[in-house]
Amino acid sequence: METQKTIRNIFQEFITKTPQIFKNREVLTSEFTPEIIHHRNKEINTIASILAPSLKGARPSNIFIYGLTGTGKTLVSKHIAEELEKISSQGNYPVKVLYINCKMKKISDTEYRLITELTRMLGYSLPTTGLPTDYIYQTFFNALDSERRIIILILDEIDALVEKMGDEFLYNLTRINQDLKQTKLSIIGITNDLHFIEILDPRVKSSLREEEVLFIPYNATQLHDILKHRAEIAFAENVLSEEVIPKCAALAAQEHGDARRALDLLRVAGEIAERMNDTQVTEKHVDMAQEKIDFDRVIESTKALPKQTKVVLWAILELSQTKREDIQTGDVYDIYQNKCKEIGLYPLTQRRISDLISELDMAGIINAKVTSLGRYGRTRVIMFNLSEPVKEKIKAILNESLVV
DNA sequence: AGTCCACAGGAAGGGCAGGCGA
DNA sequence: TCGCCTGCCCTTCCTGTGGACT
Repeated sequence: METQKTIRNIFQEFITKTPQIFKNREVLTSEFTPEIIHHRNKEINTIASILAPSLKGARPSNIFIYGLTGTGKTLVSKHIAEELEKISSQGNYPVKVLYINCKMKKISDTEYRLITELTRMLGYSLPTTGLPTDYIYQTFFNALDSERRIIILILDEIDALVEKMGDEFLYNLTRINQDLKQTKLSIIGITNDLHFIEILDPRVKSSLREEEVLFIPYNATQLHDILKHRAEIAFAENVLSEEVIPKCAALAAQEHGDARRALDLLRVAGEIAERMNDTQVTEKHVDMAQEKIDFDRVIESTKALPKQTKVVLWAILELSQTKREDIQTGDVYDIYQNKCKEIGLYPLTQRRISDLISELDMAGIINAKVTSLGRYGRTRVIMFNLSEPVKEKIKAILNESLVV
């Protein structure tokens, strides 16, 4: 019964002694949609006026939205979509909005899954695999047409999908209006890859790009303003010390004006202060938050790696601690093979390892750059420059999961 | 100027899992 | 149960390449 007492004590203590930092923590998460979106009036007006004709039964132009991460693209689109649905429900021309994030693993990261998911959103059930793609398309088409209204399809992070499987499906989607009889479809494509549009097939490009909206990054002043509004709702009175918001804004502005990053910094700083039983959130907590966010991200992605990739990372870690000069793909492969033998794992080919290394690079765990060493060939030069505590933690995770 | 290293990375295809209808 | 479909991971085979060395 000893433990129960302790737990109760912790909870009791939390209620009575912990100084209250947050009034409403949710406001600082990315799921939260604020009533007013600051510093995006121009973009909101543009998009809203493009979509407005749908209220009179006309199909609005397709819109292509681009801008870096944390510039409010998703927030603005969702916000406008909600308003549009609300207002149209009172009129004669109902509008339905389908929002889908194309990067959602196992839900919408392939053509089949995307179309299946969309069809499900329209209220039809389909198996996750097994059917021919044309059947899936047909079901989707029928579901769409039986809606008898204007449908606005928001494809967020559309670049992820096109990169993976080409722009064929976009071509199909943009042409679907020719065959629909009772429904009209408009597409809003969102991407944070500014060069994305260039790689598209010209036919797709022109139809997707009927209208274009660019979201430019927030500057430090705007970020400051956004944080201030949210902080007023999020934090208790007099909890934030003066320098906190400017600091968060400045740090996020350095990272191309990413508002999500700014909000994360502010929230995590508050959480740290809370856990340390401090009565105020200060600059010190922001610094700690900055470190913690990076730390957590790397650790979480390490844990989630498949076994083979873990062995590759293990090999890189090993090399980074023993070898002075640059780490190359070939070195990694040698160590990797030995480790596989040691733990009784079937080694993959170097071609595959090459891909796994670039996946680790994309996950931001390592830095790998293709470099020519002249006479000594062309290879990836791998750098593993994380802080020592992070390295230690990664090592522990790998050693734990790579036992015989 | 030419060679040649040590790979990068594209293309095609094999094999398996999960899931369908008949 | 079988035949068929898709996604996913992986192999095999291949061509391409920046720049130090000769």
